[in-house]
Amino acid sequence: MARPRSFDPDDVLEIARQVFWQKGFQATSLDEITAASGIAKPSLYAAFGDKHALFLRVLDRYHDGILGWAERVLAQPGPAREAIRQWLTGFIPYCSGEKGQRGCLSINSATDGSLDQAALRKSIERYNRRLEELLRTRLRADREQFKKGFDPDITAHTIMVVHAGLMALAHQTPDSKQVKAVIEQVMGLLA
Amino acid sequence: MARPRSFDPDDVLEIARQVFWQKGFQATSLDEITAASGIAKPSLYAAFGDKHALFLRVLDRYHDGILGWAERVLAQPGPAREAIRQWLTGFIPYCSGEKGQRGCLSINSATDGSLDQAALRKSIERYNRRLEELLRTRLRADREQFKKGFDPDITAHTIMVVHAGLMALAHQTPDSKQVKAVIEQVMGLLA
DNA sequence: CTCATTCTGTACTTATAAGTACATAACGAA
DNA sequence: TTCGTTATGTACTTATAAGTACAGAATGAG
Repeated sequence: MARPRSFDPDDVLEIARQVFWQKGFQATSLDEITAASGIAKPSLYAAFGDKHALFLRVLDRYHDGILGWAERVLAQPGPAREAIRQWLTGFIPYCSGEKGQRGCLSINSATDGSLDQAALRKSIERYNRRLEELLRTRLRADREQFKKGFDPDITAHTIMVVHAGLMALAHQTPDSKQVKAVIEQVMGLLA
Repeated sequence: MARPRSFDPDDVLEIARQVFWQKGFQATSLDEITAASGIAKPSLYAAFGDKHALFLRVLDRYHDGILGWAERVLAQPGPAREAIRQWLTGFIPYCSGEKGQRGCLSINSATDGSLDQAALRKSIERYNRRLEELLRTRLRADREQFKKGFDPDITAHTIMVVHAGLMALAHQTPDSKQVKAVIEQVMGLLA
């Protein structure tokens, strides 16, 4: 009964994610997003609200993508050790080489001083909490696969720290072999 | 033979560091720095050049401060294990609680899409390289304190990753006890 | 076919912030 | 004291980018 939208919002979110991820929230102007997507500003504003809201949508989408993947990988049968190794290894393409240079959208955003801190923190905290929950749940469930005294809660958090460190250092474009070596060494904590 | 400068450049760098650290490079306007320091813009430009140059001075100062401290701590006599534990523990006040919220100026800047990437990367790479060198040198020197098969090079890099991870997750204001627990667990790699 | 409704694109307003022109002030040398 | 030199402060220019007004286009209902 009225003119239909000429684009798929999800496509635009995908494009916006690429642009924001490459340049950061502040350094990205809406004009760059209109240029990349072909959608004019009024349409973006009508569909997503202002720049902050658009970014939060993009960030949530990013978080959900990683969470969905983590859920699948960490639910796989077999030893917990292998599931976690595979989870960590899966990040290698994103934290080494040229592609790693952009780092992690979530970690990058955490430092962006011009974002609405309340909403941003909430989104990032939720993401980190869920990720750590997935790790913790798996480690707790398979607790008896590890040696006496193994603490699944602390270990889950340590793995989160290692993950964050790898993504934070990704901006230096480290070699994938080096990242692999770090992961293998950290696997030593899962014994 | 001419009018002397009315301020100590180092004082201004110190103030600028606080402001930049709190809000990030882009989100900080020069007006905020003039407000915080009491120095008018033309004086800042005369003394430091433009905003980028000022920030790079601030960042180098930040790096040098941490490097100097790391050098002292990691050169201390006794077991390498203890030196490294002390080094990591020293970061706890900066990566937990309220003060931790601002994170690490170096890591934060790495994601700032509007900085001159070439100069910035150079500064950060130098910092990380030197820090890792200090760790590696100490671990190599005291190699025989660890068990057979210990790899000082990979271990030094892993410690860098853990350090970066702690600073990256600092924005969530974790509890210092939790950070301490992670450090203790990671110390398990130094055996 | 026509109308109500919602989307689209051009072109605008407005705010913010980087960088600077210029007049003036403070100093040391002679 | 006077002059050359360099710093300071006010007030400006200018560029960029967020957000919007408005006229016109596209649809389904009746």
